Amino acid sequence: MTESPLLDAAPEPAQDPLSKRRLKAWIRLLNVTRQAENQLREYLRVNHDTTLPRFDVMAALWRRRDGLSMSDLSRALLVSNGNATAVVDRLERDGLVIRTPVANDRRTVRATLTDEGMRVFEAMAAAHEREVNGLFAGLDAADLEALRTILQKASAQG
Amino acid sequence: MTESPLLDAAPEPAQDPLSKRRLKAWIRLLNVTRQAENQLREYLRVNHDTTLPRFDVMAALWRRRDGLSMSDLSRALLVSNGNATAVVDRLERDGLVIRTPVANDRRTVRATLTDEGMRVFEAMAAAHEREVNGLFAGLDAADLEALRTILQKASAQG
DNA sequence: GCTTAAACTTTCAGACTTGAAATAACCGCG
DNA sequence: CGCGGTTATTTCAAGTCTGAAAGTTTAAGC
Repeated sequence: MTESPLLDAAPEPAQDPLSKRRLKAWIRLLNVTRQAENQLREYLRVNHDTTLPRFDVMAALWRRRDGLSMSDLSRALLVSNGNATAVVDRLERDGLVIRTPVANDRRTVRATLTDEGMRVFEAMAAAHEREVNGLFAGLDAADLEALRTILQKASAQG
Repeated sequence: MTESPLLDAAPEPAQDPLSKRRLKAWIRLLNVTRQAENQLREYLRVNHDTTLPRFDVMAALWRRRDGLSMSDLSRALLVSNGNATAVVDRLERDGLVIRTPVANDRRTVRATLTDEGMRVFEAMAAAHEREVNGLFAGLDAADLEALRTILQKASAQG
């Protein structure tokens, strides 16, 4: 395990006695997430010749078979509009995604998986789930429930 | 809160009954992390005219006043060597970091914060901690301790 | 000494990402 | 109808990031 990089980084007044511990928790959260992301990225690259952002977009579109607008897509993935445009551009060039105009609103386009995109994603999804399952094999049902609660409390602040 | 994009994405045999729940937990973890990263990025951009990767590098170097080799730096931040080179290049151009050769090993360079880099980082660090503290204000001491344990168990697999 | 493997850094192409600006289309209201 | 504000998407410059390749230096074995 690597060291936390940005700790003890403030000669602060320590108004909140939990402040330092929250900072430590954030750093740990970030490290665990990055480590898992790196493993999944490696897995997708070696076994499916694709990338994490492509997988994420395809997963979002798979989930909603009727498609998503570009804005809804970028909101779902927590990335910028420009980013969604770029990734979908490449997926569309590769025949995995298609943009179609939307009736009644000529501003909007709907991105959907093509049949091939569907096949390709479904071929990856089960293996991806196994990979994630392996990464977090150390967590039992109680851990998962506790984590769920904690993450919910954490994101409640926004 | 946005929807989980890649759920139910496998018509799998469900060998491990926890598999789906681990996948859900991973998606939630990713969403919380990205949301917090986006907020911190925004904060650093607006209030300190800098970026998350720059902050991360400076934090790592601040923590080790004697500096880090480029390899150690990239390992600490969980990024590639090429990435570390690029970010340090820009920080060095801006006078916040300096590379110095290492005695006895002419392959290695040591990256350290300059005096100005030190000042600039310390000016950001306290505010950054307050920002993180605010983001996770919903977590009390027990939550933080539970989270610590869970993340430790999760990263034990690696 | 010589040769081979390993470690360290940089370079490079291509992909990803942001934030701002530019277009275009919708909507409410006077 | 026309105006002004909002929403949707793309474009763009600059930065971030990866993985592979290249170059340099060190270490280890013979």
